[in-house]
Amino acid sequence: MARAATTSDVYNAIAEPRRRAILELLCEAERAVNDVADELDLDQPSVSKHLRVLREVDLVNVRRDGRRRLYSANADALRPVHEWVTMFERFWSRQLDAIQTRAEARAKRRRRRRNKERR
Amino acid sequence: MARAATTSDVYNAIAEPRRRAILELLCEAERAVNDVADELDLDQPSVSKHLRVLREVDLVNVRRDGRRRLYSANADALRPVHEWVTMFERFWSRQLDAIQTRAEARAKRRRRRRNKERR
DNA sequence: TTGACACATACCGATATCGGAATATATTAA
DNA sequence: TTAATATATTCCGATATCGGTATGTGTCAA
Repeated sequence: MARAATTSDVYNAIAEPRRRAILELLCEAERAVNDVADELDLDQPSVSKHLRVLREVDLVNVRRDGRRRLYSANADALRPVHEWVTMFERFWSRQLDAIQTRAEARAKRRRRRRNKERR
Repeated sequence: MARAATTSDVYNAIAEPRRRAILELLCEAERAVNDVADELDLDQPSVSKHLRVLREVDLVNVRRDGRRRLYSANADALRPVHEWVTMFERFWSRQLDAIQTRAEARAKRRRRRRNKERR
């Protein structure tokens, strides 16, 4: 056996940087193949092939519009990856941690709110 | 050019399911190579090779202990992946969403707290 | 109907993978 | 020193990738 197919898994599909770039683009708004190619400076066959991989793992949806095909991101398919990576959150080093920072921001907001209510 | 090296990226490194399994194991506690092999039912050379990939992308640390080598996970290296995937959180469908649920739990706690303060 | 446009697919070459088996290296124990 | 243990590395074959180029398919417009 060789390396797993890129289409075997969301993990394998997003291992390719251009496919990640395509996904970032497509979650803003749906786009035609050539628009993606132009915006990312790739050639059309390459984009078509990457989109095929993304479609096979359900990371994008397609819709026909005349002679064009409009692709959009299906962010839901990334949730398993998010969940897997999140398992490790509690093992991250705490200093200058984004979570920590966000938690502090929340606490600050809470304090402010309480002070306001007290006055 | 062919597919990117597995060692070129954390994304490529974690695309392989056995490497993810190894990481899950190593974040609990450091382990020797053969222990990993036993627990995951893999053979030793395979584990050594996977660990080499994980080490090259800084996902694990090694420590010598006599004739053994104790590997441990470096969860921090997963943070870029977490951040990238989290970008898509706001595009997830909202119904039965874990985030939603957690947000609601937070809101409930806040309400309870406020009520307590009011009494 | 023909031509232009948008996109998908097929083919090629170079490359890196992964599993498996064999072997090399390093450390401890006898 | 020698044997045993723990781990790393090397070699092999089969396979799938990715970029590039060429070509196929389908749709609209004149």
